Amino acid sequence: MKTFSFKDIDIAMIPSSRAARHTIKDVAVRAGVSLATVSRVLNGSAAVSDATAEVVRTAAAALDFRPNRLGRNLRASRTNSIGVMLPTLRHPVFAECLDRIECAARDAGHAVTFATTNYDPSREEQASELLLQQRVDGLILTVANAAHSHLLDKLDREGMPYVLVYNQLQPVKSAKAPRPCVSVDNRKAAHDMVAHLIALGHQQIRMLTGQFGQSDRARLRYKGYGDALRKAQLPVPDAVEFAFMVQDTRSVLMDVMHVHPRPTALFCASDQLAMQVIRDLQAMGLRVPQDVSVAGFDGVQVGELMSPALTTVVQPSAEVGLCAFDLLQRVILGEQPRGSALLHHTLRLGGTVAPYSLSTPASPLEPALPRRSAAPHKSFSVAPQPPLKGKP
Amino acid sequence: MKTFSFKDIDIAMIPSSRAARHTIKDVAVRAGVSLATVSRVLNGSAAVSDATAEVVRTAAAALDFRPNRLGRNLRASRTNSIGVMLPTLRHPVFAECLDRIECAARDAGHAVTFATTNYDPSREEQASELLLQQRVDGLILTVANAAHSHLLDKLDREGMPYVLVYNQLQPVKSAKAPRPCVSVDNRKAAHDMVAHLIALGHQQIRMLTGQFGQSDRARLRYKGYGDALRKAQLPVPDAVEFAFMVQDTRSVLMDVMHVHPRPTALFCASDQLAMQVIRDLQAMGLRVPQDVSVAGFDGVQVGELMSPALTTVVQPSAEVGLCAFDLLQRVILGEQPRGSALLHHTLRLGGTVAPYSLSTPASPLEPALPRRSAAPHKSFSVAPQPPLKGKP
DNA sequence: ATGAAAGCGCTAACAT
DNA sequence: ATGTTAGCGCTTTCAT
Repeated sequence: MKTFSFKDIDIAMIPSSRAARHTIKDVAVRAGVSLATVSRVLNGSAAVSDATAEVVRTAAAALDFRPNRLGRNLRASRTNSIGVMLPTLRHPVFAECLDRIECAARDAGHAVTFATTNYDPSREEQASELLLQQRVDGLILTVANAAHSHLLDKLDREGMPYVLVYNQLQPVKSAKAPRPCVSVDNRKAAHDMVAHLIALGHQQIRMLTGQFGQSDRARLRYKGYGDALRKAQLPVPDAVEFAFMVQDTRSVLMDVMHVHPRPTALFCASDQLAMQVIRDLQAMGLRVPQDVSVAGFDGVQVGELMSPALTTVVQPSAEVGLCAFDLLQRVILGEQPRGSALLHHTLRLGGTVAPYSLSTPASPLEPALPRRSAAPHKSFSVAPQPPLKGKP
Repeated sequence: MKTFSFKDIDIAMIPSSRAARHTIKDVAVRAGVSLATVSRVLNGSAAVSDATAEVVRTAAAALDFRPNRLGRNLRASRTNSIGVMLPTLRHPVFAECLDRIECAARDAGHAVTFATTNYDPSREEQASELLLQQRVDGLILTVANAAHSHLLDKLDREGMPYVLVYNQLQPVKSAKAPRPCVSVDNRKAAHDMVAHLIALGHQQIRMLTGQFGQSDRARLRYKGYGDALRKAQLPVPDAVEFAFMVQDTRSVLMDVMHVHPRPTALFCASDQLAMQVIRDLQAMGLRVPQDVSVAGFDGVQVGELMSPALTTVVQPSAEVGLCAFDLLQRVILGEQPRGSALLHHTLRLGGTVAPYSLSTPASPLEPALPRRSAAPHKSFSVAPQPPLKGKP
């Protein structure tokens, strides 16, 4: 029995209010066919005669029909949506990566639900739970501590498809399949940059980094730094660690630059840090690259706009995103391409690094600012590790 | 009749495969109560005795129960999720805004589904359709052309709650309620910066911008530029328009800087453009700010890291995001706070702008070696700004 | 305070 | 080629 439905009243009586959408049933009625036929036409899931297909499409168009994915997803227990969980978007590397992921996903008809974690494992837990309740088909994520992550354990336990980005896991000896991740080879990349500095004649090279606790990447980069120094038979100084998001690196730089022999090159674990350091060195009266060379890591676009342009290791962030999505698709489909994808890094040679031979002899430091008290930083070194064996 | 369910087999037999989750029904059975009771406990939607509530919670925990939002959403026709649609994340302003939106949304228990449009109206259409099919509760978006947008018309027609960000609509005289949007007062902000340049003695000020066709914001900023010049009884030159994302601005700058009298200050409609221009001016042998002052617009963080630091208009992107989310919540709840929220802008005075009196007399343009600017600088923000207009 | 039952909109067997 | 029907997991009347 067809009655005067509430929906009709609603539309008619409350014009500018939120109108209930038409359903597949409305289309079926208008087209004079069954629900199933409408579904088939809309999804191309089975053969339908051209004539009826046309009728259905006309009816759908006339009603401004918009399929309700909630119904479809519930029924199919597949949502055609993925979750992306990254530490922050204030870092261009992650922003660019998400940008690319979303592009790829949309091209494939997938929605992207997004969450930030701010490097906080408890937020990782909370955010992922929301995504899982939404029944995303898979997850692309960066975790704070990939080696010991409850979240990853949980995902593995539940068989939830995921791909790590930027995290770079060492192949584990255990029987378990390696976790799929997409990144550059941080160790090799750092090695390449430091080797470049050495080739330019630098012998006193310090590494500056955010806190190791924050990221496996930072530790790998330090290892690469050590690799290059050892290969050149140079001693390996401790890394200089900066607290998260310090605004002013000067007090620490004072210490770093006051030792003898003074560093002639600084290798920073991120572009952000490198740019801060360059600014603060200049404020201290040191010229870059004449007095000291500075190299970064990430390859953010703005580095090219500085003058001199920042010398840095370029990570292909967009490519990381694209590759992660493709990989995730495969995992969702049941393949087990579990293993690391190591993408190519490149060195972008700007003007912040100069050959040592061109450097002026070390001049005394004349502090532009009153010397500050002991810096809130600490140094420690990372034990040497066996060489990385990755399979790109 | 309770039969041996397929789910049980699945879990038991295929250990590491994707296990079907338990449902509310499983919890009910285990707790020995009805589905309704479980639902009530989990949502606190009705009074349940403490004893049974406890039993239910225990059962849920034991089963690792995770509610399926698909079911809930379908039933409630409310998803507790919002859609965000922005041109790109390669622009830090949008990235930061999304970052903040997501934070606010998660705090409120809302999921964020995200899409980019690349300033392309057809992609706006496509992306929004996907979000609408997902039945997001509301939309936060930036459109290419806010004054003539089919998409916005459609959203209005359907009564879909939305809030515009960065788009700044002029109050329309027509009876229709104004569209809710959150932005800075672009015209006033541009005026303030140009007035600042004038106050420093500059009389020859050109404005450089991306294509007007791309954005209502660019047009408003040009108006503000004109306002300031007219107020000082100066002529108002045309804006210099750059094609989208040009890599090298030198050829255009050649023309701009070769006229007589030569511009002593350049006001750029974005920081990205300003930084490019500064780099290219230096490549042309012109010093910033000694030979020409350059100001930007946006307030991206990296501007502070350049030396000299970029003088710019700071938009509070995070605040824009937060404010937009709050506003959207209200619209979703049925309020009609439709109207613009204009957020405070500030001027960040870096070293790329100098008083005209300090400028060296215009020297002939002769390509010299890229030279380093020596001027130390400081960065601070201008405190008081005109009061917030509109009804946030 | 608790339970039974009716769907939300859709897809996928299974019929015809 | 098309129709019928049984749910997907959940909330929410309406009874009790």
